[in-house]
Amino acid sequence: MARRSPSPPPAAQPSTLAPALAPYAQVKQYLKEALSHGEFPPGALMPSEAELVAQFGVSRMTVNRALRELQTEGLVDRVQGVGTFAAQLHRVSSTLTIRDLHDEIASRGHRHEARVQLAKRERAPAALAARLGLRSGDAVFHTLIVHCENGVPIQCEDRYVNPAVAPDYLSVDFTQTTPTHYLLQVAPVWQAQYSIEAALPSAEEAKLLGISAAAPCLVVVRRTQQRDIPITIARLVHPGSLYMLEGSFAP
Amino acid sequence: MARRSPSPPPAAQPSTLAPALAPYAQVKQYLKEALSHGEFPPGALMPSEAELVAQFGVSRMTVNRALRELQTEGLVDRVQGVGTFAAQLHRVSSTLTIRDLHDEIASRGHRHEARVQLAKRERAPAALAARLGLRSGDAVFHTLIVHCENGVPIQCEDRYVNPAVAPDYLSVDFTQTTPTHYLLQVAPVWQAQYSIEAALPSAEEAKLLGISAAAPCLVVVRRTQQRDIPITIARLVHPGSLYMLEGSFAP
DNA sequence: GCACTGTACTTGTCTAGACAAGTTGATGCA
DNA sequence: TGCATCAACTTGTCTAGACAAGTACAGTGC
Repeated sequence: MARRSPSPPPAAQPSTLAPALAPYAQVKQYLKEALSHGEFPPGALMPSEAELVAQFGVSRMTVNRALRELQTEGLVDRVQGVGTFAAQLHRVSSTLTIRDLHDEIASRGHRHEARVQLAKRERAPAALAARLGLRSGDAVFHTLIVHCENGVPIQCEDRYVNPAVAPDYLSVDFTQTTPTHYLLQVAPVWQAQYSIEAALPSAEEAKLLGISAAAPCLVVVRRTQQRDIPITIARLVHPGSLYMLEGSFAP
Repeated sequence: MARRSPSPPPAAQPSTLAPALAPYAQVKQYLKEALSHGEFPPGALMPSEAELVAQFGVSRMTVNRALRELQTEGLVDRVQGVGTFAAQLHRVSSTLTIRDLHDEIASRGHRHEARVQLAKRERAPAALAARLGLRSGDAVFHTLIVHCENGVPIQCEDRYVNPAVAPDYLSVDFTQTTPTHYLLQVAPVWQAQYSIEAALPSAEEAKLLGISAAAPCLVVVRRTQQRDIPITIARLVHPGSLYMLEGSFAP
């Protein structure tokens, strides 16, 4: 098959200054740059492994690794028996990282303070029990903690915990550790679901956060599971004027 | 070095029912399950490549691929000269996918309708010009579109576009294509930044969305670039009661 | 005690070849 | 024309060995 040769074979010129990128990384970089220059529009057929082997003078495994990694990064689509194609998407969807609040505050060099408003054992109403994999009326742990950054309330954390997973949850000093950190120690999280929406705070939340009941808030509801066992459900309410999620995306 | 042997060597038993997972995938699955069972607590030293080679009777490249993929998935940390360790994190941060609105509505099987409120050429004030890499007073394209799902306003999209990147932007029929889709065609996006916050809508936005000016909204501001050239800045306002971002995470 | 060695281990990467499996298009046959 | 077959291509994966580079530790000499 006569394919195009998109550019002259890149002369391997390992500069003494640069630390000499590994061959597979060179192939990867070359293709990434070609893609970002629009050399391969979305859907276009890209060079085959054999062609890249000839171009770069490396073995097929090396080229294969470069292409495989580009595929997991979502930059190309590969079809066995057909070829490698420039990906369509990799921009329609991008990703956002949700970090632990304590780390986030610490990374800004600010002071984190937790005010424990409530920490007790309760009986789960039916709706909650179902979401935690329990029966109605079973015991659950309930904490309500206000997190402050440099003394300013920034998050109201209303959390229910499955006692089966973390029986000592209530004896933890949450002014020293965040519930998230503690739970991660006792139960490795292997699944998480969350939703993010804008809503008004409840009267209690408004009071705890020291904001007006009409102030819009960013509400994150996160549910985590350890294999199939629900661990915890948390409702995190942030004053909209003080908190925003940020993210970036680059291939 | 005498390391532990965490469990008896897994007997390779390719069931005739299952499509016989590839060897590298078997190693990967075995380690994943061991991790999820807490066999290797965070920070624990995991079996070396040589040990896994002996356990599974495969070549080192095969084991290496399994471990390398687990590393890119964030499940293990590898240190040259030292070993492979169960990762600490893989739960503190997780990712959220932001999808194109049209696709999202279509995937729900609903009808998407776009109402173009404004589409014209303007002069960029200084602040906007700076963010689009232009000079103050340069021309920018400005569109204001209300997106409806089954006739209900769900997003108010206020967008500025760099004319250098998409000179024909204003001649596009946005009742047929979304600006996002069009821009992706003319300019592959290679970087994006966004922020998500809760805020009140402006008076105009409230009117366009048919909501009260006191209703909390989820506001996404997204800026995209093509290599170093800014392409567009969009402010997407969603009624908090009608729109939420959702995501899940599993290793 | 202290600094320097060497050795044994680890991961990081590459090679040259092999076979499997999927797709595509041309060829030949009914 | 319609269909089966085959060759040529693609990616998917594995092997057995090799060398490099980083780390840890025991031993040596001062």
